Amino acid sequence: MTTTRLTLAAPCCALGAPPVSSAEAESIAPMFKALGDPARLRLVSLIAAQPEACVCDLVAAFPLSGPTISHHLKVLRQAGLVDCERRGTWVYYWVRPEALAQLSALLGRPTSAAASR
Amino acid sequence: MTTTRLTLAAPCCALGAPPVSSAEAESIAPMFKALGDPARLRLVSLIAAQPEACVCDLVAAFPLSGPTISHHLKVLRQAGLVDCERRGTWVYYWVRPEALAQLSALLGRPTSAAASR
DNA sequence: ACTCTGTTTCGACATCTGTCAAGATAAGCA
DNA sequence: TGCTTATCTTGACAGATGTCGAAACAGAGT
Repeated sequence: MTTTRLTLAAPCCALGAPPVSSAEAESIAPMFKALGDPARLRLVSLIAAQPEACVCDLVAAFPLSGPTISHHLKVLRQAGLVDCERRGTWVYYWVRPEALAQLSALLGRPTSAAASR
Repeated sequence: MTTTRLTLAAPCCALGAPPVSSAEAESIAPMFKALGDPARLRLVSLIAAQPEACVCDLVAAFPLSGPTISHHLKVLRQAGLVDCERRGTWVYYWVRPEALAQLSALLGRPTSAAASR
């Protein structure tokens, strides 16, 4: 059945040479899922465009209600993609570079990916 | 109230300097969403680990039924992450490097991102 | 015809999305 | 101190969407 499993030594290609383990997938998939909503993707993008972002700015940038934005931010927080801190009246959010690095590393370096097809 | 938008010339940073537009988010989010399931993440990983992967091998690698695997593959196909072709009895899947490149480009290279925190 | 492979259809069940209302925390002012 | 306002989060809810398996269907080879 199993077509001869390739033993490519090439360490270059998309998604990394060693297939993602079941445990890895369980821990990383929630991050992708969190980015799988247009509103959340834009939220992360807006937060990443600045060192920190105030929630009031984020709410103003979307046609969504405050609670909804807060919900999305909670999802992003629980996924480990962003973190926040309350300073006085306002709450500030910032991205966690190490989380994005993990995802980027998993996707590989596409610029160097062999144009296999 | 937007804190002064950074005018960093560095093209390096997380999620790209210009925030993702609404239209971009709508078109890219489905890809992340497709990767947001552990089974699909592993599927893409397994497919990417070889030039091509036969469905029979993929089904054998999961504790899920054939129809379920087929369903997940359809989601990945519709998201544009993989493509397939029937050759005789078997169906072969391969990843679309340009799609992964798009996602990776969006995530940027956070390792070189300013250690803002 | 028969078998094998893979997809599609259909249904049950669970999870997610977005809104309203209420709660928690902090600042401003008398 | 006490009252008021502003900011943000949480809880509860209806509607939409996703997950998965059983059965039925379609292609390719024997």
